[in-house]
Amino acid sequence: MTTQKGDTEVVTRPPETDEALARPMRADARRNRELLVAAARTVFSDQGAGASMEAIAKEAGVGVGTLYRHFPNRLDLVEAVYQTDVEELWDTAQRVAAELEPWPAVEAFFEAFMRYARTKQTLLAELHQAFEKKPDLRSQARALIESSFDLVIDRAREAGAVREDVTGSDVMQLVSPVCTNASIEPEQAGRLLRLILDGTRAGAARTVLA
Amino acid sequence: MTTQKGDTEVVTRPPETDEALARPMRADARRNRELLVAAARTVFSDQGAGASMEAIAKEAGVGVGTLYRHFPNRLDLVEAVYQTDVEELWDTAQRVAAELEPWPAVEAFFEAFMRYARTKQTLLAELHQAFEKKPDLRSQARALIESSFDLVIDRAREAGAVREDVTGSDVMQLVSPVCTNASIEPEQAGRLLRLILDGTRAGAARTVLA
DNA sequence: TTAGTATACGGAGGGTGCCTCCGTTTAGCA
DNA sequence: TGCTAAACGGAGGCACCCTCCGTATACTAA
Repeated sequence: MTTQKGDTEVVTRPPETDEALARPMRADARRNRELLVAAARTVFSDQGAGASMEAIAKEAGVGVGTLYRHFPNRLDLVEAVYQTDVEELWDTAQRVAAELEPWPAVEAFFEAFMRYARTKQTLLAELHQAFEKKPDLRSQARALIESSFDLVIDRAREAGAVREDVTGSDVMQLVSPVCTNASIEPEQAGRLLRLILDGTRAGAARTVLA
Repeated sequence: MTTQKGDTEVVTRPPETDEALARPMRADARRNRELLVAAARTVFSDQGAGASMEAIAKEAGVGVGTLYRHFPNRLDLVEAVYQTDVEELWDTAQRVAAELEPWPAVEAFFEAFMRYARTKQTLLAELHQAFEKKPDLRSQARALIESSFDLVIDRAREAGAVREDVTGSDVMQLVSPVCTNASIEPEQAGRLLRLILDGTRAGAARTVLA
């Protein structure tokens, strides 16, 4: 969301829907906007970051004019896709925290994070530009992701499912590079994540550094 | 270097000129190739990674046809620029090690590394693609960079100018992220590098972790 | 229910950038 | 000093990003 022009807009932790700042958008417009973001996710994931704007408009079943009305340029669309992914990660954190036992919630959240990381990987090059243009985007996304980790990890810690001396931020700092570093093979990444999970779990052997 | 087709080619640490595998290239061709890489470095650094192939050919004073003869596509050119940068870093390491006192050599090498990092930063998005297409490129570059650090740091350590328990790889692992992480301001990066330098130097206060 | 209007839609077309093709030029050799 | 393989240059094809504007439609007020 976040209207294109808003510059000095501060997003509170759980951004929620901050709609209706201006007139509330016509129904068809809102529907098409959502169709477009969904189509972009599909097409990017199928064809890679090189997918054309035409292909995305077609997948959404609208004309390119409509696409460009909603997203004045390619980067805005990429940004929207990314932001949606991050928000989805936050939603997932809330959902698993509400529906699952503390430890299974952690595992489910890890899965979701890997999905998120995969998209980010695909769009890495374009996201890099987006981050340069809007440094806020990166920091806000990071903050929301950290909140997601906190939500799940704090809860598990309070329930005694993860060790006392570990924070959401700690886990994020360990997991992020594993998922983001392209030179780590998926198979190795899987092992590393399991290793992190095991180390995070309460009852793991405790090492004291010399 | 590295002919475009070569796939299973293993580059020994200091790659040196492995020319003359095929016939030795006509004089004008070699000259133009060098002109093109130099022009690309200039233009990328002036106009950013978005610079057009036409602009680069123009800067080099040749036609686009010539550009594409030498670099079949944009990525190949970016790759050549990067590789030149890495080789230049290696050359610098050798030069400062030969010409300067051990500690000033370390300082001079840090400067050179920051220049290298700046180019890498500019071309990050395109390099990412290049790395995906040729994983060797990344690992070979990394190896050569590590050798450069080793050369300078080992020498300084043996001369008693840097502390005993520090390796070239250690320093590289500290310095790289500082120079590469876009979310670190140049001013902060400068401070961090000075901090690393000071910590590396022999005679720095020694901390023992609890 | 209907007429009026602000809003949104579609897609042809302008502009630019990557890359190809081929006629022309030239370096290196006998 | 000719001959030829190699290299050069740049017009033009193609694909992609984005704009523009005539058409269609959701909402509102009577």
